[in-house]
Amino acid sequence: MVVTRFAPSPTGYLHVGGARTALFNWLWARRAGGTFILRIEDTDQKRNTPTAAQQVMDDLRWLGIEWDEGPEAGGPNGPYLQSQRMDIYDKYIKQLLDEKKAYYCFDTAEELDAFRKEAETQKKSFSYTRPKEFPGESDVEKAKAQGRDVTVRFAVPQDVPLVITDIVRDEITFAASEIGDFIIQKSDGFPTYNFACVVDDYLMKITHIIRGQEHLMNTPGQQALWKALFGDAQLPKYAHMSVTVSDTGGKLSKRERPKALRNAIKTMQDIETVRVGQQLLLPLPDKESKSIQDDIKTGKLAEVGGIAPEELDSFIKGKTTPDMPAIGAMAEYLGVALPEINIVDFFKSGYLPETMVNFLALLGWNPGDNREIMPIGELIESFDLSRLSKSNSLFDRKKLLSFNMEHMKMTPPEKVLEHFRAYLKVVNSPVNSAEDELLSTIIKLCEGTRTLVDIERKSRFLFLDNNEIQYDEKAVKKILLKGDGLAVLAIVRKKLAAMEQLTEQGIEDMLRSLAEEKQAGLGKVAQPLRVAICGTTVSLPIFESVQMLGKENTLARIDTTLKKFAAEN
RNA sequence: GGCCCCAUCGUCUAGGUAGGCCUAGGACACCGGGUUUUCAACCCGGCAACAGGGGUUCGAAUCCCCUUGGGGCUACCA
Repeated sequence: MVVTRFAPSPTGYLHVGGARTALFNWLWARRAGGTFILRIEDTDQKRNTPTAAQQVMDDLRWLGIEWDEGPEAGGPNGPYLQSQRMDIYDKYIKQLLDEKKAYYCFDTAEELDAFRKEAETQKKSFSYTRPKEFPGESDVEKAKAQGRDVTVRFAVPQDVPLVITDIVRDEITFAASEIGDFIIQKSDGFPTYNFACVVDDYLMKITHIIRGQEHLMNTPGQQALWKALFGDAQLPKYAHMSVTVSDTGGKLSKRERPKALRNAIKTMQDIETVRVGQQLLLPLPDKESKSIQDDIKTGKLAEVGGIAPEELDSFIKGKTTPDMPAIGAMAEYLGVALPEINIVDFFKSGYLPETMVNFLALLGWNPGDNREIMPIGELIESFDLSRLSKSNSLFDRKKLLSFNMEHMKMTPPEKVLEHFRAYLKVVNSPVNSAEDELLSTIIKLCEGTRTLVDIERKSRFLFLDNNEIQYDEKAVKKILLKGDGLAVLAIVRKKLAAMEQLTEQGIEDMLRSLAEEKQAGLGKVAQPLRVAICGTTVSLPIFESVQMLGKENTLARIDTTLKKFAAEN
């Protein structure tokens, strides 16, 4: 029987690293017909946010990762929130204390800091100096009376080296002195991660612990703790996955989004400084104020992000970091594309969950042959811990994009429709007003497209009122104003008006013959029409576009376009 | 700084546990050409790697050592 678990701490949205960990554990449980448990590690009162657990669960469900036991699902090993298991941890802490395998500490943060600095100057790793005599309960009372914090440390057996066996890396040996006595109960009474997870893994009968390499150094301590607590009980098997690194170097982390925004703002400021110097400052499109400096000075940017101007200033200087929603809002306002880190980011960027699951699975694992694009069922069938790779993998967004295209092709249309609908709802798109049937048609017309974002962009014009069309400056210049675009458009308008009914075939015949007449490619006549009805050069195929928009709207938009730009020509 | 892990095309990787089947395979990206009503897609072709140095061996991408490089951890975070 295989039992795996995903044990996130609820500090925010599920990010790619966490999602991959969850996926590997889930895949392994499914492959073996075992149990997959979701356990919320909310032992840090400072970091937990009340909605985070819910967000994480939503994201897991979006990915299709369902847990057999855990919050909302229930199960025989509950509760599945560590904050609700305090009595259990207390019991085991007491047991260790009674057996003299753990001891009380009363150090202040400053004292510990000093110890660490001392170790550093001596070029040694810091390890807590164990007292010769363990303090008793009376000392605890005394310390408390003095207002000192009371913590409990585990006395790591110092006589033998700690050897761990890892599925990915085989045996790794650590000197016991390197591990040192670590805290298992914090001064607020909560257990630390290293303690709670050992207790829970035992009680929940976890057989395989699949987690990131960042936990490798925790493992010897956790195993020692396991032995102290549960004797010879069979240890779980460990598999430490390689870290996923970002293309900017280093571990892929949430910090990248603020970093990207900060860099973007700085770059904008720099460019602006140069432009101001050269008196070249032009209004940027789609923005009320004309410069980033103004946006900062007037407090506009801070307001968009819902933070104080001082906070923004401190952020730009690299001193502090506002929360994610603020970062997102400011980036959107400035038109800065942030790297996707959280699973919801990918959802908002128009990726399919099928893509994410497939791509995530290949981060540090592969089936051993040349297969890459795989549906979930195939992933489950092929997954094997023996094929986890040792070296770090880079999160390659370009490859992800191409994966998404493949999955758009192979995912059943009704499934894509479902995903598209969810996407439209979240981004509040006018396209959401379409009936399912129409949406399906649109999706079909977008075959070969990469993301749901593209489908929305291409079809958006159909659901806007005629007066809501926004003309892309570049498109207008290139297609309408340069050459005889407007003249051609006028002819097209006449011909369309003359047609009794706008059928796809009729439109095609008309445009093709006109192009032939002009001895030019179809683009010559189609593009002005496209810009007229969409405002941009990118849309659904033109014949269908016109036909779906209808004669009345098409003619109205052409007229508006003609009138608007005739003067400028 | 200390401890630990890792090292094949630009990127993800196959091959490494059974050394010869590897003049190193695939995918993404990139470059060239074709197709084309936009963006994509699609078709054809191309570029491109065993980090360096020592060993072991008849023979090493594959085993060993060193160097270099990258990463992780070093919390009363998980």
